[in-house]
Amino acid sequence: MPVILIVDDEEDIRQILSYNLKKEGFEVIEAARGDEALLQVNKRKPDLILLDVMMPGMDGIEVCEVLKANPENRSILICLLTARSEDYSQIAGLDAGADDYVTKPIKPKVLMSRVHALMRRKEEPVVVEEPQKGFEINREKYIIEKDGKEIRLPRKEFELLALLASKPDYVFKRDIILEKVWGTDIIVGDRTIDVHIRKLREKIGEQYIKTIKGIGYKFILHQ
Amino acid sequence: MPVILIVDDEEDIRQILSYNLKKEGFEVIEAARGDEALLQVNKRKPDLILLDVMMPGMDGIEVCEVLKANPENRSILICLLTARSEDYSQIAGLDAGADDYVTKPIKPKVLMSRVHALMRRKEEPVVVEEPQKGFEINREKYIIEKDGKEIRLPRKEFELLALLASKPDYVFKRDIILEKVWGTDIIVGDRTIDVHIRKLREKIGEQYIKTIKGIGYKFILHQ
DNA sequence: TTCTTACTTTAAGAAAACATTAAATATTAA
DNA sequence: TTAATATTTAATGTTTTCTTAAAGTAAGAA
Repeated sequence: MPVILIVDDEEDIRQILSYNLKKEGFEVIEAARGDEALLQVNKRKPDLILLDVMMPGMDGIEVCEVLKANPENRSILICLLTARSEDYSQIAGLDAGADDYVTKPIKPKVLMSRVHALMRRKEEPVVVEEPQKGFEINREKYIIEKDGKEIRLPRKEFELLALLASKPDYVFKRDIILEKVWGTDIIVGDRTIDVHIRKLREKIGEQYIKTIKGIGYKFILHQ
Repeated sequence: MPVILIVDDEEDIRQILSYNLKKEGFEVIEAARGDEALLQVNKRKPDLILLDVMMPGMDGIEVCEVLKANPENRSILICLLTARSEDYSQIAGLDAGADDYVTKPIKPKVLMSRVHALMRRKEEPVVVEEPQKGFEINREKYIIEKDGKEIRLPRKEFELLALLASKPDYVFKRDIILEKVWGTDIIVGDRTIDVHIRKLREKIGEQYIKTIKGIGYKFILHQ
């Protein structure tokens, strides 16, 4: 039974998360502050920590840094809980070694699906997709490697490429792309996809992304 | 045509939602209160319910619980319409079995995108087409494979061939073809079918599509 | 045979869908 | 904060796909 540590100064949040996680069969431990979290980790090493960024005293980023600095704890997955406004912290957090983050307000279903995804990652730490053809997509580092060369992609471009490349030859319809990359809350125009496709083709080469007119796009490795 | 039930005590909201949904081709039914919603569901089972949480009398959460408690209605998708995002009713709602929620004020575009995403979840029965003798119609890749060779077809031609080939030797009448490939909203002339048949015959060979004069066309594999 | 109906075929124009570029906004890093 | 990056939109261009029109053909009916 995987163990999850919840760190948040708000009692309410801890309760809601705890309730949902237990329902899914996880074992849950809690901490209300950063230093308390570190104590808990020493007592019982969790598989995953849900870590609030904004906390009085030691904040989530610091906790994250301390933990990841210790090789013993490096394998613990950390998922940050951040408010939408403090977007900056997301990056700092990922820099600090966090594995994922979820923005508040937290939707239990979203969080649960993330937690499961993370646990899956733990079981099967294969990060590299398509290494055979000189194409590597590294979700952790947000970096792709093509023929040994690193290509740094902005978030949206990365997400788009990662989606397409996740199923080579499969045609992703435009509405699916919008849903998966942009989400259902944010409405962007259709041309936005095209522009991102353009940027990608500029960076990785024209031959990898094929347009299926009237339907969408697909990623191809050969031919 | 998918059926959507709107449940909200405010007439205005119902009207706006109804207008937008109808424009997208959904069939809409309405209810002003929770108990009325349950009645409507018994009369005509909708595919999706847009359910306001805050209503006098029976509130949305209760309606949701009642519906999801009945196995008959469990497959109905429920999308809650809730006030503010910090409201914990969301969490209670998702607990009660709702599939999604949208926070008010509702932006029609956002709602429509959510509705489509939900409907997609419902539809996706993943139809795998039989790899016919030397003929494979691959909806995932949007290509036809004939004797191992890939043939790329434009959308309408693809849909037309897919339809005909879905039932070899069966004669599809012209009006059925129009309905299935072009839809009921778009009116096109009869010659349009002929032209598409012509294009197909050019691309896959003359022998596969046979004309039944006065009736329609059929797809044949042998002789 | 001639007429009529229904389909075939070709070509051309319209419409749809995508590509491309530049410019306007957001966002993030320093 | 400012500069640099990202992201989105808007405008315009290009290509592909779709539809229609028109002329042709075949087959059964009159």
